[in-house]
Amino acid sequence: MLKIGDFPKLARVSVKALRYYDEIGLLKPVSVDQFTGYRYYSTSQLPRLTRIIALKDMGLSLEEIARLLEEDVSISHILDLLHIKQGEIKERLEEESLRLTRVEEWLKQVEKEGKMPDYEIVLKKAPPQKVVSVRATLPSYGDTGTLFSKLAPYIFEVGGQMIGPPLEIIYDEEFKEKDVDVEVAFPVAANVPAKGEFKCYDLKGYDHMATTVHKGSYDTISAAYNALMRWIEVNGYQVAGPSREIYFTDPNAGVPPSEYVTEVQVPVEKVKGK
Amino acid sequence: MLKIGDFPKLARVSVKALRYYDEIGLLKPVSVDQFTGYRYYSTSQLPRLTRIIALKDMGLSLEEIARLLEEDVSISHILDLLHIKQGEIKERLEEESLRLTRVEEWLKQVEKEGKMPDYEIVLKKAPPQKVVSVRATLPSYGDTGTLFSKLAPYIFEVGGQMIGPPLEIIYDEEFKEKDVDVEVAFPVAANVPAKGEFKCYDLKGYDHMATTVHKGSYDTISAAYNALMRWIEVNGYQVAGPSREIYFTDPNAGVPPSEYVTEVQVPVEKVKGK
DNA sequence: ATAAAGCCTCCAGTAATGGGAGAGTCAAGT
DNA sequence: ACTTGACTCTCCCATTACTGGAGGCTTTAT
Repeated sequence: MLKIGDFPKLARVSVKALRYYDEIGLLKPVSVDQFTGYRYYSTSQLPRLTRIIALKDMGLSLEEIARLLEEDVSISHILDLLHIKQGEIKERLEEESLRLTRVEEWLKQVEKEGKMPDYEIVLKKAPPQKVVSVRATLPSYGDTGTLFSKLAPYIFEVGGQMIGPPLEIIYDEEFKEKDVDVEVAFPVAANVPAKGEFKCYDLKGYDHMATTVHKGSYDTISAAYNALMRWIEVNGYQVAGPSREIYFTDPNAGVPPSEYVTEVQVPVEKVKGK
Repeated sequence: MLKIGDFPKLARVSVKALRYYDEIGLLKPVSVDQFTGYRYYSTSQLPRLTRIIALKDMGLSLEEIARLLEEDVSISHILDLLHIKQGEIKERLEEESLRLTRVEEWLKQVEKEGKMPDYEIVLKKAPPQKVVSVRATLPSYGDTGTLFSKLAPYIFEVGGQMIGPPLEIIYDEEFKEKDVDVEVAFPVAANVPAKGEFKCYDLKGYDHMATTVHKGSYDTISAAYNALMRWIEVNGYQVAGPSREIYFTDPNAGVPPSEYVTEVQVPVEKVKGK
């Protein structure tokens, strides 16, 4: 008979762990002194214990181990569980290596720029949404304000209900200083009559949008695009449609431009042939 | 101003998580209604939130993130933390791939043999220990009993104090049926006079011993050796000394041979040139 | 006989939430 | 003005596989 403290000498377990295994019924001592409560084990329990440890080292939970060590467990059951575990481990491996690349990417940037990266890129889904919009070719980006100030009153006039922040869709494939082709839109709850240049339709959704949040004046928003484009290239994506900007800050709210918050979205797809 | 439920629409985060971040001071709402307790956030907190999520995705704990987002944290501090994280992730990657090979090895065995493996192999350290022993060439393994029955009374006679189960060291490099060169030993607490064939010395320790536990009659112990040798080959080790057997069961205790428990140990070293 | 070491139970804590109870609040529609 | 339904609040419990510690017996060694 062994006392609980003898086991740690034979296998890589702690006394605390053994007490816990007793509690959950995974490995019960062969006898327990009914007066002192002392647990007594037998060397013949050593194989079971080493098996428990081996399975634990494979990443199985104690509950799963308990199930596997039941007397009447079938082979196919064991194989099933192991296959599932195999899948889980592979998943975790991928997750970790993704993590590693993310950390290394950050590390590179911090080392190069001497500060924290300004933009975090998030891949998200953009569901389709009903919008009221107006599209036009404007002399410059600074003029989109005029579109908004035409669009908003129109929506109000026809009783449309805005259900989200306004957005802008930039159709130019390359960056242009002048004569920019943009669409300005408001998400709305229900259809609204179109009139002249004002359209109402279901704005296309995308499964993969690379997005980032820009804080500050619109003048500096190209930095957000730079960060996005870099991310897209590094991660093996390519641009798959016109980009969007979502304006979380109402310019009439008296907030200084340095506090403006804008989300920039670029639809992307994995580069094939790689 | 955003209510707590508006944030999950902008970032991949749950309401519960936001409340927790508030509690631990990682991301506090810009205002809290002092009567209703409602939390109100601002879109300008979005960059901080996305940064939190980005760092979380890299495997940093919330506490580490909080430290990184302090105002006055230095670049070298950031770099240090990231380097540490990088190391941790690499470690975990290795751990997981070790796990994967273990699971796959099991899977192979279970598929081939239609049952759970009989032996778990554990790599452990064997510290040097003082022993009293007798070495002899015996006609067969069945005769080691005679050595024990000479050795035990001698130790008793000279007042030696046994501090562990008896062991046997097998010196033959290859398996032999007859004329086996074995040493039988008892760990003792302190030096004991040697006499004739009875020696007392410090038995060599090994840093790496591949070990397994055999339950059953000694007749079937070769299965344990087979399992060990297979493991040694599969895992890129080679035998580095004479193997040992440790007898946990006292044959005089009235236990049937099918319940005998023996640990088999083989010193190993990594195969070089690979 | 005494001291040291070992054992017992019970409690608290871990990391980052998720689930749910019970109660209060808000916004929209009648 | 009222009702409904969607939100929100706090508080508590649960998760995993233990570790650490307090306070109190029991065993072993000297």
